[in-house]
Amino acid sequence: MSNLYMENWDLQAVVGERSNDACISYLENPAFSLDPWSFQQEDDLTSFPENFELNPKVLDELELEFYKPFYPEFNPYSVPVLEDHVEELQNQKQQQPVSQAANVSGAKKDYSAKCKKSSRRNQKNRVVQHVTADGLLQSDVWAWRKYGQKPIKGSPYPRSYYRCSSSKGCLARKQVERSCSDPGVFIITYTAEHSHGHPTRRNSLAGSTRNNSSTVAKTLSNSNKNELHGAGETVLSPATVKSGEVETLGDVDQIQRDKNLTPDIMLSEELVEGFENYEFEGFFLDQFPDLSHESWSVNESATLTGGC
DNA sequence: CGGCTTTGACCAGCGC
DNA sequence: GCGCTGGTCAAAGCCG
Repeated sequence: MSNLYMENWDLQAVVGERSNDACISYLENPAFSLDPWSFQQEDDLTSFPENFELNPKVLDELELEFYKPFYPEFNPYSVPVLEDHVEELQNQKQQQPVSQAANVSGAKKDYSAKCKKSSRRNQKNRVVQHVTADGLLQSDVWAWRKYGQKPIKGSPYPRSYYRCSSSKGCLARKQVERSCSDPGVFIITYTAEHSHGHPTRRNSLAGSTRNNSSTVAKTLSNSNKNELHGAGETVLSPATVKSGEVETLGDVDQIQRDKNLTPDIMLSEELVEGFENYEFEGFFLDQFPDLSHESWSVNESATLTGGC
């Protein structure tokens, strides 16, 4: 278990490991009078554990861009955290907005991770990422084929299931669902690993020709709407989006290996050209009609607030 | 024709 | 054992 104090921020990240799961808990630290750029190490964080990572959503909420200059090894882009724990922490955070501000330095509350482990199948080796809608609009190098969609109890939004179509026999899966606490945030869960290297090119229909929409109606048709969603969907760090940079992330495993704060830009010309033709708004309004009141912009970042 | 999405059916884990 | 729920399968249809 490693503790990372962030002085002057209302939350403190405590990251630990247990098998392949990492747990995050928040500690209040409302020492707002302190230098916002100072934080202290409780443990030796100069040498991170193998899987020391933080949830991008957390990073985005805390505006932890300042991590980068201090911890070049720190990789915020892949997130082996327990989903239910994050939600639990969010609820706790919501329940104590006032006490947080009233709390003084030194009176930190420890919401230690319980690391509850679900025994449902395929729960191991899951990597959960929270991305904004902008992040979804970017592309990753993998081609994903949608194989199912299910309504999820307790959430007004369905969960979509994708498998890797870059290579036959690849066991990589991903699930995409909208956060009920923040409709602007999409939760992507990766399961299993790719059994092949990075594809040199995407499938012929993977976010290319079909989205070269000629009419609005066509854009809103079923066939068009999910091309981007299924094949061209991307995982992009909210922090990255927030900073306005365009960094397309590759597969999570690669990112984990890299442990690099500034992942290489892997946005190929092919993808760039492809996305130029997408009608982002049409796609999202079709896939998530209840977002019709929101406006989507590639260069705008979604604000991460609220809860269920 | 191949690859995609959609969607109802099916299967398995879990709690009661 | 039963019902609920999540994850997957597979048929149907669409598209280039």
